[in-house]
Amino acid sequence: MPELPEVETIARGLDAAIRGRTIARVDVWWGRTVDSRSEPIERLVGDTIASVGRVGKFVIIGLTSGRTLAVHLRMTGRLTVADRGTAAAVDRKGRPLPDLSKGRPLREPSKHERFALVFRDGGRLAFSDARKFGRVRLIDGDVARALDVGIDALALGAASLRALLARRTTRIKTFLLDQRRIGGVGNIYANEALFRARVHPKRRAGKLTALQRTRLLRELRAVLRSAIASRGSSVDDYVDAEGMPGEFQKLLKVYGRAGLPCRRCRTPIKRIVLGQRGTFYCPACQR
DNA sequence: ATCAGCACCTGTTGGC
DNA sequence: TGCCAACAGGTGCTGA
Repeated sequence: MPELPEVETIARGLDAAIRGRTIARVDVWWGRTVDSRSEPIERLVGDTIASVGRVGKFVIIGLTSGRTLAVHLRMTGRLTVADRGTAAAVDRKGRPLPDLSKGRPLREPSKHERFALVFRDGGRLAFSDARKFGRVRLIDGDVARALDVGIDALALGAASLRALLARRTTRIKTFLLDQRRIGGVGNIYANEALFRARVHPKRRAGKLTALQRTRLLRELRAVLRSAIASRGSSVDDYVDAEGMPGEFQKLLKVYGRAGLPCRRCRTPIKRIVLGQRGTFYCPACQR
């Protein structure tokens, strides 16, 4: 599932690939991919990509008109660029997708493509999403307000974290996943940060000691930065804008390792469900 | 206001 | 081997 490091990797790749291109056509193959709160999506036609960035887990495509196309990949969404005459994108098994730049496709060009921007130069940005959970939303105005995402996990400071946690009774793991408080942290990195900080996922957010807060902040930033350096984690089927998987899944310490020995102390990693999400931790290391 | 629980989806997995 | 139910999960919405 794309979280902050994966979205950051995709955004950087897209910025290099599509900045300056002008939209000639928009293809919508699955209507609900366009968020119900979106401005009319056909307003994209004629607009030009100014830059691509990230807010929380949203890929933010800034346009020269001042509008913004926000894309949320949810679990299985992917954004890939195909240039005229090249087939940059590959499918889940690594096979190249057909080159669709020569002529108009009559139907969705690959099985899971839901949405695409077709550029005047013949290239296209395709949004594919097997489970149809991902959304695109054209925003005219204040992006931060529209998306309701809290402070970015990489911009979080000690004082902010302390204030956010104060008196909160929710579990720290659940808290980390609340995008309205902190933006960008998903299930994988919440598990990993808590393991590295040696904080038990069920601990009440407001009950962390000062030392635990310090460790959590340090380890959250460290794991996110390391994952960006590895171009993200390809646990399920994530690929970046060039269709390449990440490498960080090899460095995960608890996520997906239920029953396997803790890398610190050899105690079997435990899996529980918190807030209806798989939660992995070492019962010996994390307090 | 806050929070738990379900709906949204379909490819993959595990059990029989 | 083949079939099918259960499962995975981020967020929006609903109802408590």
